[in-house]
Amino acid sequence: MNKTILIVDDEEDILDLMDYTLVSEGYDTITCIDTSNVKDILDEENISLILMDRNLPGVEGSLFIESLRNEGYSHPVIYISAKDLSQDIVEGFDRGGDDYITKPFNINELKARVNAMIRRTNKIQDVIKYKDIIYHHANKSFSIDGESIKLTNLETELLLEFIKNPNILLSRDVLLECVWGDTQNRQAKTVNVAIKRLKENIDPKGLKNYIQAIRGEGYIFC
Amino acid sequence: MNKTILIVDDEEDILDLMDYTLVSEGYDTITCIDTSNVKDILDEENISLILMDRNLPGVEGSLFIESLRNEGYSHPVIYISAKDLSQDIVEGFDRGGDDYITKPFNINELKARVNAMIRRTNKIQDVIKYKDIIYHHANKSFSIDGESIKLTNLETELLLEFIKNPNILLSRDVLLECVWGDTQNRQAKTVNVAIKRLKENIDPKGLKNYIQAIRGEGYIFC
DNA sequence: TTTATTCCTTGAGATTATTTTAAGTTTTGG
DNA sequence: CCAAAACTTAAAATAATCTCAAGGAATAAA
Repeated sequence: MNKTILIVDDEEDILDLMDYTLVSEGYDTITCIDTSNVKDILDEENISLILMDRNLPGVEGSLFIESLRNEGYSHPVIYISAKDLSQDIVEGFDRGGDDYITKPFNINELKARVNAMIRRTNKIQDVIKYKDIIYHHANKSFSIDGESIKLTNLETELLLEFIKNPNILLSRDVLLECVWGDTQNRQAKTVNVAIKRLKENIDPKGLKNYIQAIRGEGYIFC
Repeated sequence: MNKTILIVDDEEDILDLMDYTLVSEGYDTITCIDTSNVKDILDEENISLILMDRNLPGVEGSLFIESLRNEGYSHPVIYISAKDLSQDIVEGFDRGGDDYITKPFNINELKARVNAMIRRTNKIQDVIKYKDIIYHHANKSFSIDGESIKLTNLETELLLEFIKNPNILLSRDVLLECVWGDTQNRQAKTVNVAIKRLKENIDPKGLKNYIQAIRGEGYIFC
């Protein structure tokens, strides 16, 4: 999914230029010509970065950022401003900004700074994906088709083993070894029951057939 | 505990200026005149930020950063460089930098950019918000739905840890480490009881389910 | 410093969730 | 159609978490 950048600037041609540039860099954008809707947007959309002009009608940009910070909004902010004195820049940072680009700006530097900020603050979530199943490392959870599903520990380990080895036949013994860590004190039938429960959880309606039994051999995930 | 900044520059007077400035801002500093010891320092010290000159004897600064990134070092980097062409700046970011200050620099802007980077990468904020829970750094207090709630020190630290890491699974060990600062002399059960009390305080009626136990793993805040 | 109060840790038992076992049922391939 | 394998179900066993209460530690008040 694309990262979304909120751009706030009242100069239409500059707004368009930034919009065009960032869209062609692969970002989604939302543009505003003043700050009136910004909070609503931050509440409703998943914004990864704010580009903020300072000379706006009504509220001054950096003061608006300061008010956001005081309300707990912690989104990264890059100012895009014609105010280029050192004291202006310092003021912008003091009020809660993360970077400061002075107008007129070089378009490539804008791209570079935006990319760097996104890279730093939106560290790509650690995920493992197979088809429509995604495993989120952060909370050790799976989601299927965007819906997060609740699995027990054992089920999670089991599905993880399958998702790491798609299209590969896994015998009951191998699964006991990898998932249970113990081939001795458990019988192979234990796997059957665990797989049944896993199937129910990842595919309640039995439509997708993720896991197939191979008679006499084991199971295969595809 | 103070944040430590690693400064790499071969021009001694500039190095001294930066060192002096940052120390008087309350940071600890380590200075290098070339890159030869940098990796060792990053391995051994807890470095919060790297200030990196580009024109160094031997390796070019941004190429060195690139090599760090390729080895998995993810420390924040601000270049301090006389190379001030747009293409130089873009190059610096592309090679893994997070900010770029051109020489000669205004000392206050240096301070501001360093502070902003430390603030961002350490999630230091005056106000932290997640859903209807707001934390005010000024008085170390939480309010929920506008109602301020009274928590003990431990409970505050605990909730802070959760609110800084929403939707992320935190194991009892991690929590003991971050909140109690001690995994050795305390048992995991301590966490259970502390969380019980925290739950009671932030959600007396048990309606909101902020903190969920993940069996065998830990707790998750959402 | 002493006393009072609040807070934190621990152990034990209750509760709840998960996993295994076991037994019956269905499916599969020859 | 038969035997072996897989599936289903439910009860028993196990394991993790929650709750409570006691005692100790830390803090504030006198």
